[in-house]
Amino acid sequence: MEMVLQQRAAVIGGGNAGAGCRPGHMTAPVVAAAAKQEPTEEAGGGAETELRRGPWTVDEDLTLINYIAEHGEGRWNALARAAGLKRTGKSCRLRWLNYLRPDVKRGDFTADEQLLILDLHSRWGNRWSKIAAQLPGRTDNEIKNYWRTRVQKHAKQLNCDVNSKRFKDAMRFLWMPRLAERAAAQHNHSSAAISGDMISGDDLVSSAAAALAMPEMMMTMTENSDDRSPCSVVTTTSSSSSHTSSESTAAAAAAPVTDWDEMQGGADHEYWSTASALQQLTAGDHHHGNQQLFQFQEVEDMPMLQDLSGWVQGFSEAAGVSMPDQTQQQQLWSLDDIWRMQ
DNA sequence: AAGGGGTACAACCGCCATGCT
DNA sequence: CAGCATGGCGGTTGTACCCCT
Repeated sequence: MEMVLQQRAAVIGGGNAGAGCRPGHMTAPVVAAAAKQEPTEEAGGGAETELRRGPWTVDEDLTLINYIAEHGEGRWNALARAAGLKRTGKSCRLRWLNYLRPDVKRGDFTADEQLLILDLHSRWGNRWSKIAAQLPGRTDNEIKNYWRTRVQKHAKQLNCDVNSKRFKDAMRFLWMPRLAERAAAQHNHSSAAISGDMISGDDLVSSAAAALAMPEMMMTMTENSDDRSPCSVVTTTSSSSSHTSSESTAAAAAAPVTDWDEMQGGADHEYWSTASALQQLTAGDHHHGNQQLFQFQEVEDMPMLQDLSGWVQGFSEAAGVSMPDQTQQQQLWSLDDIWRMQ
């Protein structure tokens, strides 16, 4: 643990501290504030004067890291005092959880992660911490920022509310399938760095713009489908249409390690089943994946699924999105599996 | 080259829930 | 039961960097 923290400290020492600071930068006010820092107070003793705010200095980071390495975390107010940090306990806790923790994953979200965020947000709304709990190494703050900077921006560009049905539909049936395609591509070429991991705004804007231009009645086709996992469409699309058997083997090796079944058992059973199916599909187990995907669908919804495949195809063509051929289409929707379930 | 708007992200704020005294 | 401390969460702000004109 301590060794990891030391490594972390080394990274921080390399210069990555402070609000709004990109790696390698430190703001002038931070340096000034650090220079002004006074000797530490006695733990629990002195008046709560001169509490520091704003960007954290490297020294503060190191102090916090070393203190936690030695004493552990928790009791943040007492910790802040004992460590000699002129910060509120809240500030220390936030700094640790969002930035200094050794297991915090940094860098762009992968397509898988983006897909999961979109899916979970469609289910849980702005429950950032709950969503973050399903993305190992990611913080609620990071996910919240992703949502605000990427997703809400595109809703704004499309002149529709991020909570509107139209935007949600565009997201579900256009953006997420594309994400799934990229996720599949990532798994197929797991050893190669994929520079285009992030779905660009243009992807959504161009696709959704086409979608929004479609007749309203087309959009309403998805009505009453709120309980259907978008992943059940998305993952079937990507994995079934693109994997060969050898690719599947490679994909299996690169599949997410999360044991969805083990995590299952919470209130949202359908979600976990979907997630589990996602894992199976990603691992190349199309049959069981598809089976699992659809086992929670209401029987009366099935004809709608058939309609939906044509609907998505129409949308995708209008949006210039590449679609699988006829054979792949059949695999895409795995209708055999759907009817077998009835 | 300059500058202004946009973007990304760390940090803060206010509120609420929980647990302890 | 009331009051307080603490932790957690979602929303918002501040600011350095990027990019386009």
